[in-house]
Amino acid sequence: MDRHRHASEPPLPREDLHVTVALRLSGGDLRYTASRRRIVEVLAATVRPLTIPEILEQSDNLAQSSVYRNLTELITAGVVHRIVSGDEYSHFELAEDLTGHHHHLVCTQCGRVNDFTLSDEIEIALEVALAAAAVEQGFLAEHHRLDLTGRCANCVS
Amino acid sequence: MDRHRHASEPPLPREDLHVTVALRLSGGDLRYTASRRRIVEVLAATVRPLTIPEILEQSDNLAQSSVYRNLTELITAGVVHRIVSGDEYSHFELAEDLTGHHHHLVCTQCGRVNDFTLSDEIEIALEVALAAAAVEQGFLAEHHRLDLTGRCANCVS
DNA sequence: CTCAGTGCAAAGGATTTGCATGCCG
DNA sequence: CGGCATGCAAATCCTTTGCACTGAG
Repeated sequence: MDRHRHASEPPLPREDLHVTVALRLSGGDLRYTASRRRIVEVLAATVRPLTIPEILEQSDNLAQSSVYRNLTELITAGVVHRIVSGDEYSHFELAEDLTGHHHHLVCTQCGRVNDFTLSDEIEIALEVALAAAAVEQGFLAEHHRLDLTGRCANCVS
Repeated sequence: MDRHRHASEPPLPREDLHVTVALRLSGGDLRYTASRRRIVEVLAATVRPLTIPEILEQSDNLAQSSVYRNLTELITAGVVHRIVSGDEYSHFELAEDLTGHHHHLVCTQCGRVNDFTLSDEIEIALEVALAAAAVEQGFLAEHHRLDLTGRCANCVS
């Protein structure tokens, strides 16, 4: 529960983003190749977590396996976060400390995932309560994830 | 966000459980067979969500495909809830209105899932905040899910 | 008799992996 | 040159499905 940035904090400026990513990758003997840069740019340019097919659409000439592999590396390096919400494709987004802390609206009908934020008061109260619950069970908390499931504006029609 | 039971509410007594399950199944022309009863009893007897292999271990002579199929029916009938947390097996538990509202500690190392609850004050503040966020995006909220990811007492060792 | 439920085996589908090649440092 | 990165195809593995059979009403 460190590295958390709150809703009111601004996201990292674009130019700094690539420097940060490069740094985190180099820490694990990984290169910031054109493919990886492309994936990071696609993720940085969207307002919602994307699936592999969506990422592939916007990354010409990238093999599916390379995208999977690169996302795995980026996740290990702490740059990308994976969201699994059901049977369909996983969704991927930049790590919260790069974009700001937020939560997800998961549509149970079309699978789409959108972001939303809560006020700092609620977030802080929540963190306190969660920390207490974790300690009580000897659990070493890393992240919390708070999602709302239901139907998105499109699917409610 | 109806049918929610708060942490302080007691779970449904065992005898009522089966009546409730039978009722919900019959609403969809489904029978409360011995296999389904067995699955419900296994889920009712544990304090944490179980995977298919775990359920199979405790349900002699049940075919894997039957357990998958029955869980699907039970989910449709609103009796069971499915938790997908990663690449491994999904975890299954009784629906919250049968057991009480709670959250999950998900171990990123061994995949195990444990339950925990928050105080009613936090829960209510959260529901209010979430409802506001949902309305703002035209999202029709059904459930919220609040998980803590990290490493469980066993894996911290 | 009818039709839901079951077991077994095969199919499905997102994700991973093996291997040969390409390319940055 | 050495080793990471890539593309292609094949393999994995959880989950679903087809099909024939059983059993409750």
